[in-house]
Amino acid sequence: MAGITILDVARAAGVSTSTVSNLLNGRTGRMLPETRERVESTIRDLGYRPNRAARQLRTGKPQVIGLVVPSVGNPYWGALARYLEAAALTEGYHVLLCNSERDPARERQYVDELVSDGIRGIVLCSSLPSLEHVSGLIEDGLRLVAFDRTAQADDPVGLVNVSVDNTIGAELMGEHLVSLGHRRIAFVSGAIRSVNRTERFAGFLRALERAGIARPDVVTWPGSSSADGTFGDVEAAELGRVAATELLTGPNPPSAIFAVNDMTAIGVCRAVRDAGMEVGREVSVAGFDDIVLAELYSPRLTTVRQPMKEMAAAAFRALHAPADGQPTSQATSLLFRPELVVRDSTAAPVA
Amino acid sequence: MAGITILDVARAAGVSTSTVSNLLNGRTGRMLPETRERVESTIRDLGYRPNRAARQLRTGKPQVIGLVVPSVGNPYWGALARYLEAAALTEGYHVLLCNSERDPARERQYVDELVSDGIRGIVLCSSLPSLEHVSGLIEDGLRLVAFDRTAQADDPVGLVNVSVDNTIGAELMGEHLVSLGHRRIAFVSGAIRSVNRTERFAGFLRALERAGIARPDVVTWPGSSSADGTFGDVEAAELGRVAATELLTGPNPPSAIFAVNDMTAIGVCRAVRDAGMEVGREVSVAGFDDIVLAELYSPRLTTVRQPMKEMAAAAFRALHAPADGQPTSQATSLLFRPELVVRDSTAAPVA
DNA sequence: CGACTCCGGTGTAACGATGCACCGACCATA
DNA sequence: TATGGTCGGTGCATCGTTACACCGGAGTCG
Repeated sequence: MAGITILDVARAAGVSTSTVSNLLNGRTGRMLPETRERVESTIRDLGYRPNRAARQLRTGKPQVIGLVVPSVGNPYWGALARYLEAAALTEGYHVLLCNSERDPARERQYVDELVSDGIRGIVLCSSLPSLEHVSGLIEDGLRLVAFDRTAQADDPVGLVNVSVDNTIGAELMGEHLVSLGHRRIAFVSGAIRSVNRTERFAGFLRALERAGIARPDVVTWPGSSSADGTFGDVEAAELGRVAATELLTGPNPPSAIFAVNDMTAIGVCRAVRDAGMEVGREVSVAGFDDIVLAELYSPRLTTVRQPMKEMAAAAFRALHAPADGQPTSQATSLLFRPELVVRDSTAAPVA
Repeated sequence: MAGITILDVARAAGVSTSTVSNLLNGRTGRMLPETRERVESTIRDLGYRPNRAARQLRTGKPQVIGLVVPSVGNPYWGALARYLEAAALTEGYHVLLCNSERDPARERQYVDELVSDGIRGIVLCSSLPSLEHVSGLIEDGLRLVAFDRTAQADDPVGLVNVSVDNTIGAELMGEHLVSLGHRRIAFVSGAIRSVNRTERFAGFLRALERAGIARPDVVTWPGSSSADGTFGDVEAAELGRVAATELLTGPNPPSAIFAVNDMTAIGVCRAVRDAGMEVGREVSVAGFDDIVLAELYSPRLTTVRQPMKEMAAAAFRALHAPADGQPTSQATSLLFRPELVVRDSTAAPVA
């Protein structure tokens, strides 16, 4: 149960607490190698671990980063949380988990709370298009990474965005569908308002235009917003189901449907089956994200993979990087390369 | 960005820091109502928030609980994390997230680390059958909740277990399958070693015995253990797939398969389809847990629901409950009532 | 009237780690 | 021999909060 302090170590090693502190903080040049080794072995023998609270009180910088996600119940965010925690662990950092439930007020409150708890690094997965409300905090020294979002014109200076290249990812999927022989392809999404949806749609259009294909059917959905206590995943799936039903029963149905994310794609698959057709034969369905479910679903979902592990690691590095660069650097985007993952839900059109 | 301390409040309200501290800690009887109101409004006006680090340094008790799960990437644990965080929030507590990746050493190390960081409450989702290694910590005052696990004979005193009643849940499912008319039913699980698997199997057997049905086929699988970097979910699904394939291609195949959890059930569904049969017609498949996927899967999975939200809230209460009861109370189990959720993956046998 | 007991506070020593400001010893240089 | 510059440390004030110890005044009791 610990209780063993830096003073105990200092006494046992026959040095002052300052020397132990110096060693702990990398100022090893200030002592004889022999002293250093003696202190190090004392630390090991005693099983000493510095008290984080005391350290934070003194330095103002806790060894903790904040993660604000809509809901870790969603496997996409769950995966981020998992990898981010793993990355943080390598540097001795811990992750404080916050679920905003897609409530902007709650999201803001969490950020404020984390900041006033002294936390200096936050990964924010915001549902808000603008992040202006945090610019003050960033100016005051907060390191803020916006995840799953690319840079915008009005971004606060100092913000770092980490995201997959949505445009290219969607373009890859567009090309894939075209190359399979599909000519009539629909895009299903909630309201195309958020940054990444816009980009995915744009990339998709680009691929089709290059192939000389007419502007596709586009079905979007207002998306009954926000925190009603459900996962929001179910909502996304329901959106896909409703939209696809409409498309398939309408005139001139598409032979392929590209959903804005995997959850929506799963809803689309349901609708296809409900309409008496088989996914991957009569109708091709594609998603985006490559969440765990994509591989487990039946049929296995063709999708665009986000390199989550690398993205999470990069997000942590951006928070943790020493602040020795110019404090007000350019707002940056870290874009990651998406990867097309072809599975069983897409195939050449039958007719 | 805070920077405003209890001293600022004290000065502005014309009292001593002690009085402010007394107010903050509920010792309101020690002051005039008028004083109290003055201090309270000063706190509001200044937007004062107590510094957690300083408070922890003084009291030794941080406003943080630890959550150790195999991986939040798994939707089951993700849901727990989500609800636990919500419960903690209501009391101003934060949740520190730790992924053990099913590595016992890592699990132990996390617990030690959290404890030596001063954390006094941990929800542990252990893959270990015995929790003896934490009994020392519990004696030293750690409040430890074991989630998804029921009490064992050699449990440390003071441990609180929170779990669904696995036996009854499995019994409900057994009854359901029997009542549909199934007579030959298989149980698919990884090695029946962990507590909850044992219970689920026992409950299932009980239902069959009561119905006068012979001991069912049982397929278990050694389960290639531990942390190979994958989610472990995929592994569970793969287990289901392999096991079901073996069952269905063998002699005298079952008409229904009960999987130990939803992930495994999903693998079973895949195998059924691969064998050219339809889930919910030729073969019924049932799971356990009712993770998000269960509802989204196709066909929608019949399963046993765990009341996650209530269980998470109870886990938090067990951690947070004042220690005024006898410090060494009986080891307790909080068992929750499971609920049978009948969806599309089970039906009466065809023949 | 003296001794007690409340009441409504206040003063202040911790909690454990940090890092600036020192300091003595030794060496080199002029 | 004075001067200055490392080297290898140490002393101690400090971070913000808590809670124990105390205190003056008013009321009560015998």
